[in-house]
Amino acid sequence: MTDTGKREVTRSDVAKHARVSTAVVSYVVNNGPRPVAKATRERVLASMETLGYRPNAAARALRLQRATAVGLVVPDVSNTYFGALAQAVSNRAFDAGYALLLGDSDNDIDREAAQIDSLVGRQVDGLIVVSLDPSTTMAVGRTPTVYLDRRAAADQAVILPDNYGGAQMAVEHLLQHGRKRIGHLAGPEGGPGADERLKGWEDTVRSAGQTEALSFVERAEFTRNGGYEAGRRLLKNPDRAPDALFVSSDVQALGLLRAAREANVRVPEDLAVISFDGTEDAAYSDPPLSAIEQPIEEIAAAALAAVLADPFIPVHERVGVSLVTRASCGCHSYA
Amino acid sequence: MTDTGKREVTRSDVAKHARVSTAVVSYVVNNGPRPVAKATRERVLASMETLGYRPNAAARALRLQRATAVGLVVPDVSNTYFGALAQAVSNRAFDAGYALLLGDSDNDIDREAAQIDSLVGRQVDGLIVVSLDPSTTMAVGRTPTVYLDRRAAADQAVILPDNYGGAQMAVEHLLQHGRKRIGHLAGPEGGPGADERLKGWEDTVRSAGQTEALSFVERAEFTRNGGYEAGRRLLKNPDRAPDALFVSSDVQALGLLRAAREANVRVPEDLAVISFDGTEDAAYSDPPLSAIEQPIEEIAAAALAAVLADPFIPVHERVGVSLVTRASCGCHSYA
DNA sequence: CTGTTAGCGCTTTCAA
DNA sequence: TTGAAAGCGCTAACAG
Repeated sequence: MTDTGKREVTRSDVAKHARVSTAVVSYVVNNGPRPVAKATRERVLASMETLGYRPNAAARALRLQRATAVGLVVPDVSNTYFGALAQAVSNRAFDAGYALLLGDSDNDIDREAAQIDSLVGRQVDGLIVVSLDPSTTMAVGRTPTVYLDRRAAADQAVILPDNYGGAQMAVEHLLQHGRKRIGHLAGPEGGPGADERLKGWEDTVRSAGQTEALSFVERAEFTRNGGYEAGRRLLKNPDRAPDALFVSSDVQALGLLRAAREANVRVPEDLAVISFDGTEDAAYSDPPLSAIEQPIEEIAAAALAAVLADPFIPVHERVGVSLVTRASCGCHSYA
Repeated sequence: MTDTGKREVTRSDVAKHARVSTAVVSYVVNNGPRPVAKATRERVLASMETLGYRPNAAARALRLQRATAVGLVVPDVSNTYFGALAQAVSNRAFDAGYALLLGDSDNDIDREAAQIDSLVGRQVDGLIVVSLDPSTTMAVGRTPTVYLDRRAAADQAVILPDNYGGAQMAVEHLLQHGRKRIGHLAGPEGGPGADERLKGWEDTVRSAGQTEALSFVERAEFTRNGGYEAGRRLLKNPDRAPDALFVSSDVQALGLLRAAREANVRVPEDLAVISFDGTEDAAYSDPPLSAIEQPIEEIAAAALAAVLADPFIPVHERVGVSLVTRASCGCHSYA
């Protein structure tokens, strides 16, 4: 509380005030590695309180060679999915005593590289990255890093949702609804999860014998506007349009829904829709979106655990996804 | 690129390799404060490259007493508005050479205090906080801090949108549409912007003589579900319901829209709606939301500038907001 | 149980 | 134009 004066109060001020050595202050602050007599500890605690002592994280980081912080790099925090991911990571990291350094790559591959470089230089103890282009190998040096996209190298850690299985699940569900022309609004080539979802859709549609449907595919950025534009292209020709769509993200689906409204295409009557992600965006759209839901908390927990594990083990993990049905696929009527 | 071996490579490795002193390496890295002969500089640069040198940010922070990082604390990054704010701050900070430490307070006042404390201890050069409860005074010590909510103390820096004016604008616009019972879906008491927006609505409605409308007010959290629940309460009684609503955030409006759909209340025909924030959420809802738009980029820029100004000057700034009309107020038809 | 002290990697003053 | 060296605040090995 007390907080006046020129310099920040350091551990030696506290030591002087409590009439102990700086080592003891350190032992008290860190609860170890040596025990401290109860009376002494209390005196130190009291001094810390009166002086308004706050440990200097930079000094600690320098000494320990670790910042007690983790870095997270995402393409776009304002995307609800990445926002929710950032929130989950931030909260878990904080509870574990780590700070979160956030890097937004702004959907730019060079920026992504620069962000990673900056975070590594800041001695983060771990790095979680949703990369725009997995084929690029960033220099992360010795920093334990886990990717939440598709990586190639065997020594890289990866945690991924079951993109392929989720796509399959979505398409199969649409088939059960009797849809005959199931198209796909895909993510950008190489984009996180995009290609696996595309493959899952393609294989499933193909093995259902819907070869005609294979032409109903459009790529778009993971944005509302991307989904809107792609949706317009997909629905342009009323005589030759899909009767169902698997959309590779919630935000894109929001855009598609707008395109459908403008084109007087009714969802789900004329066009059944299932998206991927299953964030709150899906639950509150009109109609509410059936979606393949990613277990964000689980992903965040696994990523953090992997990256902070000692010794670091390059995990290669798949997390399950689930289909949550709402109105957009035709399962539930609403309003 | 080269990056093998036990220890990270330090400036003295580079110095040895380039056969110069560590001081010179420092001058090269920082472009000063002393000049370096061209030949020498190039030799150093080459050594840095071959050794894969990366400056240690912790050491630098310790020496300089500043981390070259800024902290941002928000109640909930997964809220599109805060997500967009985080993105804007992150990108601007990065461009200025600063890292962003993100703290999500998870709508919890104690957590907020803990996050602030942690960031201050990490020697951030500045702190931007969207506080849940402005009446609490956090110990930010000497760290330049700017609040994006309503603060009391004169020596605290504040940057705010024109909440009152925006509310007034929204209500006046609804009045122009001939609405007679303009209610308000408000934010939580003390919540960022909430009370000023409420006041702006109240005063404007009152001076329009709509005393009956003053009872159409419900408070809710800044979440979709909060807006949904409050919307249900507001629309519960068809015989005595508002014919227009000023909603204190986009996310709440998304919830309200769902409540309206479920209650068969048509927007804008039966209920005209204008929300506050004007994020992408507003543009892609059904119907698209007319909204009082906050200039997020401007706020981010001003906050960063204030906090990194030297010497720190406790700014007290209002930024203007603007009404963007879409379908929900009745201005534009769509689909 | 507690004190002394070296040293983490960096910047910058002072000297050459 | 370059080198030597002090010291930022902290931890932990070592000595008592």
